[in-house]
Amino acid sequence: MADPLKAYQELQKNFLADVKSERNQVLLGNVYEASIAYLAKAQTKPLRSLVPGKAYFAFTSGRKLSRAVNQRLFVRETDEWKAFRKAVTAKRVPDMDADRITRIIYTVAASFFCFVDLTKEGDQKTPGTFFEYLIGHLFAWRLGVNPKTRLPVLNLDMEATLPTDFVFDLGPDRAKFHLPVKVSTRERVIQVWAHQRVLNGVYGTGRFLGTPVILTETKTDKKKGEVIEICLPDQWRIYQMHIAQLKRIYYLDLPASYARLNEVFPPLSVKPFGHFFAEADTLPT
DNA sequence: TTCAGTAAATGCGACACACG
DNA sequence: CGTGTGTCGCATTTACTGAA
Repeated sequence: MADPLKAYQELQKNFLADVKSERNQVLLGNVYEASIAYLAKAQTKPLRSLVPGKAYFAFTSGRKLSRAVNQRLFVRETDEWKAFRKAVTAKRVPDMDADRITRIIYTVAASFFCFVDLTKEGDQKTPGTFFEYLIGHLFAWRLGVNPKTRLPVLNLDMEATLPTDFVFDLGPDRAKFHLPVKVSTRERVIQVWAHQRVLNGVYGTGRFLGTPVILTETKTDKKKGEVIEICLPDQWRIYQMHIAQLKRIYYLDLPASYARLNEVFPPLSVKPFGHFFAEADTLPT
């Protein structure tokens, strides 16, 4: 059986050379397939979900317990990834509904995360980086451009760069995307709005479209075996009103209390990630 | 170009606090 | 006293820097 860690290292070695490349898509798939093969042999344990309408479970190995996995979003059939690849290879706007795409991508991310949870100790960084690779590649693939990871921020007195997860420039007179990628944000989400504000100040409001992609906001109490979501919806509304405007906030596992923000003032569009593929071209309008 | 040493960034469990 | 919110700090990895 292929070793997921080896597959990950291979991806890591090649990723930046050409983010949008088909090769990266293959390497991402290798990590996913090796992880899912590993997890197929692992035990699972149901968790008590305190999130209305969502069921969660965890993988176990010995004394170790993985992070929470959303039951509805996790698909065990590896054919789904193949189907997704076929769809995005055939057409720029894949012929596949948003919910199905969301589930496939969620599964790719979750399977490697759980592999890391069960085989390593205290490693938060690797899953976060893998998620960046996954989403960064998919954005680049869909937009047809490779990203930058830091932007010059200029004024009269200094020259500095703002480290960002990914920035996509589609060229003169076309859209620019500011893409932070996070596994979860909790209170640190403020950084996303702060960066957007800086970009507005330096390049002009509206030049960069802020489209963060976040996996989930769940937190597992491993002692009690319970899952909750850590959300700050009122804070979000204040940031969106008074700091900067984000165009979209994409989630793989969309928290219920953030989904409700779509219906209230100020305008704050929170959607499952799968929608990005269909709407990417119309976001600038 | 390679490599060692250092600094920064990551996500999440642990914690603190307010409230009914 | 349990429950829900919000905040802090840690182990680890990755990015950066400068020397050979």
